[in-house]
Formats: sequence, structure tokens, C-alpha cells
Amino acid sequence: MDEIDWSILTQLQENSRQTMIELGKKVGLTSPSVTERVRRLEDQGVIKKYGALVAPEKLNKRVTAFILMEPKDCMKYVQFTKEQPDIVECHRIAGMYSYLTKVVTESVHTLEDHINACLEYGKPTTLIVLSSPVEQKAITPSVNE
Amino acid sequence: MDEIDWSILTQLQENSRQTMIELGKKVGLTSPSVTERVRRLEDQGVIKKYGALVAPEKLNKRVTAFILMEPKDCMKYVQFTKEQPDIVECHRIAGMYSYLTKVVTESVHTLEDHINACLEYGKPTTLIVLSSPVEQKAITPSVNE
DNA sequence: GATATTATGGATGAAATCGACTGGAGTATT
DNA sequence: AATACTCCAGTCGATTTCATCCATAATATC
Repeated sequence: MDEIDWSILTQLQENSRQTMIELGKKVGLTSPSVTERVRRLEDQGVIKKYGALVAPEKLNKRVTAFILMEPKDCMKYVQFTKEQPDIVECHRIAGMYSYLTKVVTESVHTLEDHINACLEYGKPTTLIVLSSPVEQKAITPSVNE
Repeated sequence: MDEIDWSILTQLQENSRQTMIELGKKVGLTSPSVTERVRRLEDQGVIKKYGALVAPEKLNKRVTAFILMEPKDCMKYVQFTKEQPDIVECHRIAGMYSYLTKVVTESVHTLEDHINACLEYGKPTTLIVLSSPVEQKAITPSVNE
């Protein structure tokens, strides 16, 4: 992991669909060299996957919410989150509550359905997202490296 | 937006670095047709960007946390979240608190520094992430479409 | 049935990939 | 300390694969 690798990572977080030639120009290498470095970053698991970021509101998903949960049975709740298509993230947390779950759904109606479904597993506290001033910032190197 | 577009979206959320030929085989179209559909999805803003998902723990970022904030001055706090490199998401929320912010940082020490920095803007409540059973599920069509 | 939209096929240009080669850093040998 | 050896990362050039463009065909719409 040198600063060229960081430069590659930053670039790919911003745009994963760019040619190795473009990427090479930005980081000062030829395309085979960049390809080799990217391959190593993938093998090391530094790059986990390449994905497309979509706009939920253009796909009839107009409500995003975070749900804080205190489930009675953690295993069953985790299973539930994996099966629910509207749940896009689920984090086990320390502090107040045990889980923080992100839901992207059609409307407040479907959100209510979702919350009702949650009630079987515990006590949900719902935080509806109004806007997202910071959506997906790239991970950058810490100052000392 | 027909089911072929949805199929394309699902595929690209899973892997944005695949050739239009591969994608075409999966959705039953030739590569120029797929390219045209992808171009339209991009133009419509359905696809916002293509990114690489990285593993923070392999980049010396071993602590992830969500911070619930009740800032005194919202504008100043939003500005702060945009400038802080460790903040990767920030959502304005309804319900308890006004903001939910995601932080990816080196250690509990740097998290503490971050929390101290937050104190200038309001009262932070920190939820440290222990694990993420669901990391980044793809957005899929609602049942009625 | 006319028209607009979307898909296909083939040709062209660009990018990815592979192998051979080069240069430099580090290490061992004398 | 100088020389030679090894290893690693990069470059270059050739080949294969892919993206793009355009003309044409198929499909859907009214």
C-alpha cells in the first residue's frame, strides 16, 4: 500500500468504470501496471466489489429510514434482515440498542408494514431520512500514511 | 423501466465492472442494446455513479460508528461533515435527533478525537459498529412492478 | 397500415491481456 | 568494498477481446 495504491483506490471509489489507461494517466503508470496493482488490491480483499449506486427515488422508493432495534432473539432478527428485500444494511452496534438497520422502501405505508413486521422481533425505533447532505464519501488515507 | 432494466440494474449493483457482452448474455440482449439501455439509465439519473467498495479494516480503519447529533447550528454542522475526511455519510433525519452520521476511522482514539470535535456543534450520541450482517444489499423492484 | 422505438449484425477503433524484456533495489559472495 | 545474482515492478509490443457506430430489421403504438 503506497500512495499510488491510494490514488488508485480513491479513483475507483469515485468511478469504477474507467479504463486502465485513464486510470494509468491519473496515477502515472501504464495500463498493464495499473491492472496488476488493481488485481493485487482485489486479491488482498482491499477492494471488495464494484457496484452501481442507484437513485431510489427514481425507482419508486421514496422513503429511506434507519431503524434502531432491540430484538428479543438476535439470530432470528438477523435472518429477517437478510430476507427482507427492503433492508439494504444491518449493523450490530454497541451503545443504545443492538442493531441499526437501513430500509429503502416505497412509501410511508410500506414503511409502516415493515415496522409492523419488525414488531415480531422486538422494539423498533424509526428514524426517517429527510435528506442526505453527505451520501457516499470515499475512504481516504489517514494522515500518518 | 421494464424488467430488463431492473435486471441490468441488479447486475450492475452486484458488479459494475463487467463487459456489456457479459451483461447482455445475462439479460438476453446484444451488447449494443445493453449499452443503449445503460446509457439511458445513466441519463435519467437512475444510475448515479459507479464505485468500488473497499474494506476499511484493510486500510487501517478499524472502527466504524454512527453518531446521532442534535446540532445547535445545522448549517455549520453539515459543513463540518463535508470537510471531515472520516465522515463518509450524513443524513438529516426526523424522529429523535436531527442527524445520523457515519464515521470510519482508525481507532477508538481517533474516534474520541472526532467526538471531541463534534462537541463544538452539539451533543453527539455514538453507536459503535461491532459487525455488519448486511453490508450493501442491492435495491430490487417492489412487488407491484 | 404508418410511424416511432428498440434490437440486431457487421465493421472499425479502442482497450485489456499476455509474454518478453528492462532497470533498479536488495543481498550474497568473494 | 566491488561484483554478481536475484527479485520485483514497470514498460513495450503483439494479440485478443470489447465498445462503438451505422445501416438495417423487428416490434410495438396509435
